[in-house]
Amino acid sequence: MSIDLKPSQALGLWHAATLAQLELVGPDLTMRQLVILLHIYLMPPPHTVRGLAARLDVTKPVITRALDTLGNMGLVRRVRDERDRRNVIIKRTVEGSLFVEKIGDLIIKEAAKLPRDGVTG
Amino acid sequence: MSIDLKPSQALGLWHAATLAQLELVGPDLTMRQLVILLHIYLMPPPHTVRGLAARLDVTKPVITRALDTLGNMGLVRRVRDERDRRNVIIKRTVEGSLFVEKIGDLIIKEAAKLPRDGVTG
DNA sequence: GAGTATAGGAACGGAACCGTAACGAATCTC
DNA sequence: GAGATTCGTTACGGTTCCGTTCCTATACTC
Repeated sequence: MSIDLKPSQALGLWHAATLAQLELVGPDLTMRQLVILLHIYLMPPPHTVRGLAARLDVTKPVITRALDTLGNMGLVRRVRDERDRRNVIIKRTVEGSLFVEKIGDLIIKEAAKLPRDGVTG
Repeated sequence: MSIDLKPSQALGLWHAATLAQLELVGPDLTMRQLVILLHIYLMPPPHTVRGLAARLDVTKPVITRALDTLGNMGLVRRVRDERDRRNVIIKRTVEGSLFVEKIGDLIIKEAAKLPRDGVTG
């Protein structure tokens, strides 16, 4: 059917994975920035500032600033849309892919560590 | 044996749950604050500032400030330890319990929504 | 009981984020 | 092609967080 978690598992996973993630990325990545990063890497392109802002229900400057930060970290890349030069297309980078992959591994590892009580998948 | 997630599932869950959580709590809760909150509610008491700081590998002022914020939200409560009055014991609150429970529900809901491809639990 | 050690918090300067508003550049409209 | 619209960005004032340092209160040591 689907992944059926018990409350203790869900919260335990969340706690462990968030903690591990903090150690990985440091406190310098906001939850919003993280969501934006994941969105860019998990959802089908193309991604624009306006689209991200609408999808994540935040204002455009929030996206712009997040892209500044993520861009400085080398995790995303901005490219001007040549078909409509008002737009900016946000592209993925190799470094960003590796980073997101690392986060995934981290969650998987924490999930594997969970006590199996209550697994009813 | 344990909860075995595929990368796409792990990241998808993370993305969706973080997004849902942002909508629930607003941007006013740092990842650190969230980890501290979860730690208080998931780990066996008693919790002290020093203990939390050591466990989460941050400085004491970080904990103090987080407790200020969480306390103002009514999610935790400080009580002076009467046996060693230098210590502060961090106690849970009804409001905090409900809040953490809500986060758990949210993660469970997002997990249930995941495509089941790759479940090998 | 004087001196040391420990726990938690306050103060400080610096950095980042937030929301609102205003801006320049590019495109659309008629 | 003049005017309105859209896109992303910058600017601004305010708030919050951060790390370091210092401080007070309490407890331990001899």
